[in-house]
Amino acid sequence: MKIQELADKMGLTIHTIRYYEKEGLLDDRHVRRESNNYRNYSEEAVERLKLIKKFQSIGCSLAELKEVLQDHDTNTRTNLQIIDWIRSKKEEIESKKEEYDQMLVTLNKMLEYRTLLIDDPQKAQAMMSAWQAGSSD
Amino acid sequence: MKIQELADKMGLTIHTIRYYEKEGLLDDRHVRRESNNYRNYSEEAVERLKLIKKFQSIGCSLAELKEVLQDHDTNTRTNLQIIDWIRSKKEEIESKKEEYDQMLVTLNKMLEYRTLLIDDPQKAQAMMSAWQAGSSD
DNA sequence: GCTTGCCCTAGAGTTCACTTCATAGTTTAA
DNA sequence: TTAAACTATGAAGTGAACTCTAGGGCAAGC
Repeated sequence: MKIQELADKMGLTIHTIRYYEKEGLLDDRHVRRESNNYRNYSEEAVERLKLIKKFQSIGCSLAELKEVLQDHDTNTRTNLQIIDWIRSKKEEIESKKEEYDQMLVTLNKMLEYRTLLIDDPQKAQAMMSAWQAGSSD
Repeated sequence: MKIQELADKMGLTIHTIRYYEKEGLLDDRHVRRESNNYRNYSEEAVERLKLIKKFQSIGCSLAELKEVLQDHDTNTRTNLQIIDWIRSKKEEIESKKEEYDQMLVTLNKMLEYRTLLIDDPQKAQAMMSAWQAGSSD
């Protein structure tokens, strides 16, 4: 399979695929060269890219992905280690979610203040002094 | 107030403060020059940086912040417009949260599979074929 | 007067995951 | 046969928000 075909199949650009190769995410199980130096991809390349996409979708950076794939290839890690890794990844995501929750709390306060400002400016004033800087105009 | 003092007070670096100024987030209400060309910050600068931090904490980019601050300074926007803006900001955050939820769904599936692999490898096998690529080793 | 430690500027470097560019060789269809 | 369409390379560009560097000017204490 040539690069454009693979790109179409995977919904990636040829640039991205070459970039992944340069970053060491693909090796000669996935891509070889023809006599004209064109890349020729195996079916394994498709699976590899699916795996890459999967791990990207759970918030892995390419650097992390590279490690994960190396461990995967060499069967380095035990099931328990993998479970630990998944747990820590979950915590990472959950803490990011909490940050967003915090943003929502703030936005809701702002919204409440702004709404009150229409309905009952005096109460809004009181809210403002109790709170500060919800927007300091 | 000199730049280091302000930086300490706000928990920022002097580089960041100069950067904000270069980006047009501070003007001469906040910073003037002494005869030796040193920056001299007013108390308003402290409030300005607090406001910047507040808006950053609700997920504003500096570009967006710049607009917000300009509107704030010139009193351009009506309360209703601000309410709309807050609502759209909330939606933005919520959709990011949903992305993270999706990641968690995937991670939980992976965790389930990996746990089952210890307790009941046969079921895990079945799960794998029903699902695929939770990790394809 | 010297050292230390602030302050200034313009500009380059950082990180991430691509994306684009310039230039050139290869294949294929008309 | 020639033009279009594909492939290759290395290198530079992108954007966001800083961060750091080089090379210099002030200031305060001894």
